[in-house]
Amino acid sequence: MPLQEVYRRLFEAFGPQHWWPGESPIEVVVGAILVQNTSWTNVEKAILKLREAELLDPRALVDIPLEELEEYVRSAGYFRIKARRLRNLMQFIVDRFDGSLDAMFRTPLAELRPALLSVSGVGPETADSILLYAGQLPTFVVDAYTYRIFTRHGWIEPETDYHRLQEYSQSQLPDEVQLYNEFHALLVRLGKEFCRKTNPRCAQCPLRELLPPGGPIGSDE
DNA sequence: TGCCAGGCCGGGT
DNA sequence: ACCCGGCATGGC
Repeated sequence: MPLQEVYRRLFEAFGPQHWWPGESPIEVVVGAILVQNTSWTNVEKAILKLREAELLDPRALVDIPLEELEEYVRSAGYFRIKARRLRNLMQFIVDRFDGSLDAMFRTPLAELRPALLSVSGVGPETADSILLYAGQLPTFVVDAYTYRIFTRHGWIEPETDYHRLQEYSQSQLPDEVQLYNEFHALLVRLGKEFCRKTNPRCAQCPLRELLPPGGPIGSDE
């Protein structure tokens, strides 16, 4: 299935999504950690608390005690783990880039991506979200919705891993930040409304004409 | 009420 | 190289 066509249909159905939801680069970076396997509504509350406490800064986040950071991010779930992951990433930014996100994002993508992945708590989706939505660097973000939508339509094999899926997508799309930004946001929008894990609503999905003859494939991970 | 949400790590085979 | 349990809050 040509993904350009998929993109065109999604954009026509939903319009621009304005991702990442109206936030500064540091908030995107923090949000990328906090949203791991968690709904965004839970993350918003945590970011709000950090903002009120003026903690949305790499050095500030490195300086406060871990137990205190845990309380700020509690609403995002997995709060002990996420406090540590957040700390790890902020420490990385302070150590390697003197706490400057601008400096970090001046690093070439091919060099920065592996560096981010070396931080404990930063996996491929988190790294790509940071690179694309905070750094405006061209990388296609894969997530659970991307995987579910692509497999249910039969566009990829169920055993396709993150990087294969990313390569598959990038190989048939122009290498543009704006496109990758909008496409991922649209896939999440589609996923939330029509392609939930349980209770999918394929009959009303804007991509229903693209489903294989027998209906969606697999229906589970 | 139980199940799910924009993953990732570490330990066990 | 896989496979799997653990991690936790808030919403429907």
